[in-house]
Amino acid sequence: MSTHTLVRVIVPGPFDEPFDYLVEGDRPPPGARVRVPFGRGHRVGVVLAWPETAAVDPARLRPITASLDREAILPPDLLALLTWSAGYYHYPLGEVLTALLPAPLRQGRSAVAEPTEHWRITAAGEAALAAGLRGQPARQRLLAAFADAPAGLDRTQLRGISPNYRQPLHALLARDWVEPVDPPTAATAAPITSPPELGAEQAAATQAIAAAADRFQPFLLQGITGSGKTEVYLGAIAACRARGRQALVLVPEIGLTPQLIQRFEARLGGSVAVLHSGLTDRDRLTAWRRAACSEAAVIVGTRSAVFAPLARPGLIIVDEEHDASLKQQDGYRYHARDLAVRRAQQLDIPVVLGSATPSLESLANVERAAYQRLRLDRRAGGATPPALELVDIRRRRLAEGLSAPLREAMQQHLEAGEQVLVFLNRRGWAPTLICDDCAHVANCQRCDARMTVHARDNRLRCHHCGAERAQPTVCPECGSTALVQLGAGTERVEAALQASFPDYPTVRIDRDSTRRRGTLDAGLERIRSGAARILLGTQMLAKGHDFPGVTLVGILDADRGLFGADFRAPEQLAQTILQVAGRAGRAERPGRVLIQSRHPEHPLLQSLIHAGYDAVAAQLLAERRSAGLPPASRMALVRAEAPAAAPPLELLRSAREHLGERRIRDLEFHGPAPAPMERLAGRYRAQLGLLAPRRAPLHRALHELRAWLASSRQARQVRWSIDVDPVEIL
DNA sequence: AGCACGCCGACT
DNA sequence: GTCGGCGTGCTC
Repeated sequence: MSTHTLVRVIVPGPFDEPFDYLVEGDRPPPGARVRVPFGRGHRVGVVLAWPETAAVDPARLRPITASLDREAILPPDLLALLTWSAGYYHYPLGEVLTALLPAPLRQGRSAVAEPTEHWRITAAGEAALAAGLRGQPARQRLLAAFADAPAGLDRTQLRGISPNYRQPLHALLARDWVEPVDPPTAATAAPITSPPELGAEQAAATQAIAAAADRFQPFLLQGITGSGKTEVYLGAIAACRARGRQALVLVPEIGLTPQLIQRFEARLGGSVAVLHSGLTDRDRLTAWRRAACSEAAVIVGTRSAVFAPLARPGLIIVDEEHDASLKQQDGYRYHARDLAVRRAQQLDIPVVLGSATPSLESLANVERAAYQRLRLDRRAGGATPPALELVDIRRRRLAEGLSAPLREAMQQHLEAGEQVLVFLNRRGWAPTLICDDCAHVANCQRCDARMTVHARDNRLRCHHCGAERAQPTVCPECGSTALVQLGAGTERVEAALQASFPDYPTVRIDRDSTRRRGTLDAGLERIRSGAARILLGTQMLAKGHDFPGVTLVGILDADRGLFGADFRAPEQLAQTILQVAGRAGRAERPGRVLIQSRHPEHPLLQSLIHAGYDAVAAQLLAERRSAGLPPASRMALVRAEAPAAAPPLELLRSAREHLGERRIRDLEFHGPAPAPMERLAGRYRAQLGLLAPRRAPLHRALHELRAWLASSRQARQVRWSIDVDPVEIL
């Protein structure tokens, strides 16, 4: 008689609960993958637990087909994070598993790391490079990269240098210009550059983090731009590493630049694994395995890296913790910062949230002493922070979005040999095309939005759904040819700057200008080298890049966000202004920041320029408290969308009514109401806000709601989703 | 998610 | 008289 034991398995798919299976012989441990029969087919799932008794009738149990891992590939803390977050975000357990497991592992590929191949340059290679490789640009580039990396390079890094690295690599190997080398590991990697002398604040912050090494302690590292937060990170990572532990570093999408990776690698001597959405499946799996077997001492990645397996976790860092890109905006809507804190708590290790402009959530946590604040108020090298000034643009003629005071200031700074940054968070030529005769506006057919004129190819584009069409030459309504392009985007401002300052080359950085590979780097290089003097761009240049030559910043429209429907808009506006302003100034000459506004008397702008971010944050926090909004309360948004306007609203009305009958204490409703932009890509959207002073009632409500939605006939016509702790109110 | 089962329109 | 529409329900 054979004895059977049970395993409880998470199966990928829209399942809230795990499934129980029989195992003959050795039970695979929690965290190991198993192949299981499922319905008619088979799936690769992950063992969650070893239950004593089955959750269903034992007659229904089937045996697993195969055990894929001898040991756990998801460490216990990740398994715990997975189940906890599925509950917290009210998202199916099986979908959360899909989100965090690399595709090859979901398909059953081996999780055991193959030794990574590394190569380094030889003396013959150095000589060949010095002599120059004429007519072999690909080999030349690769060899030059090897010369810059004494610790050697692996396939992932080579792919980053050139996607077609294989042929030239083989050519270099055949000539013995490069040779295989053992990959650097956490133990062998030696730093290449040594740390700079830390300032007093930096040293104190680094020490405070290192002193908390063996317990859960969240830190808010609040450091103004230029104060050297990264050096504190590096110092804390070095201390963590000296104890044989790994560090996990999360950065916003846009902040994960090659420069940042290079800086980390140079200081930590390789042994850095990088995880982001642009990786191939193969490279992602490699990085994942290197983290899991502690070959990587540091894992740097965007939000999904919060799920990286860590063999020897010692420290988690979240850079730019206020950044909205840390929150996933569709599907499994998790917040990487919040999960990072949760994970650190489970692991009993410190977590550092860094920002020059912390979120109100984190500041509230400092106030209630849940987080310890570390401040860096001094800029490195004694530079003074830039001075902020408002430019009243009411009744002022703007030439293509630029006021006279801004132009004059630009002229001065350019003549003094300095660089100028112009910020405008609106790409394209003009945001509106209007008929001068009948006032007809070119709207998107599928969204409640205007089409933006793009001059480059004379087309109209919708920035919300991506629709595009040719720019009409006559009004489709009345046939008039008097079509007016209203307002200015970056394309138009670029043309105006080139016309006004013909002697000073301009670089434009936005999604359109950087679409082609390498153009972003080329543009940034022209700024860094000083070849370009005027830098113009959107959000893209507000983060992750430093422009030490810039001493003047012009912010063209600070007003969007002052009166928005989204209660987070003012907070985000203040953060954006300061992030952009932080690009200006250096030791010898303080920077100047001119903010154009039609509402210069607005309290937010006033307190931002006169009292600074802390005062603005305190004020906004007080407003949130009196309005009962997060972080003073807990919030979730129920979103619904359908091809017609009525069904989403009706569904949410019924949902509210149903929840109302449950009489959940302290639960408050906002709406339902159509989303601020109701129609997007041909679908009508509505939302219902749920607010509660504490987490428990909110989560009870969401639990009820999900059960109700799953069984409601009404809900079948409508696509719905639950967004816990929303950061964007659409 | 897949993939069955299950009752109502246009075709060999 | 069938082939197939996608509504509904289930997967240990």
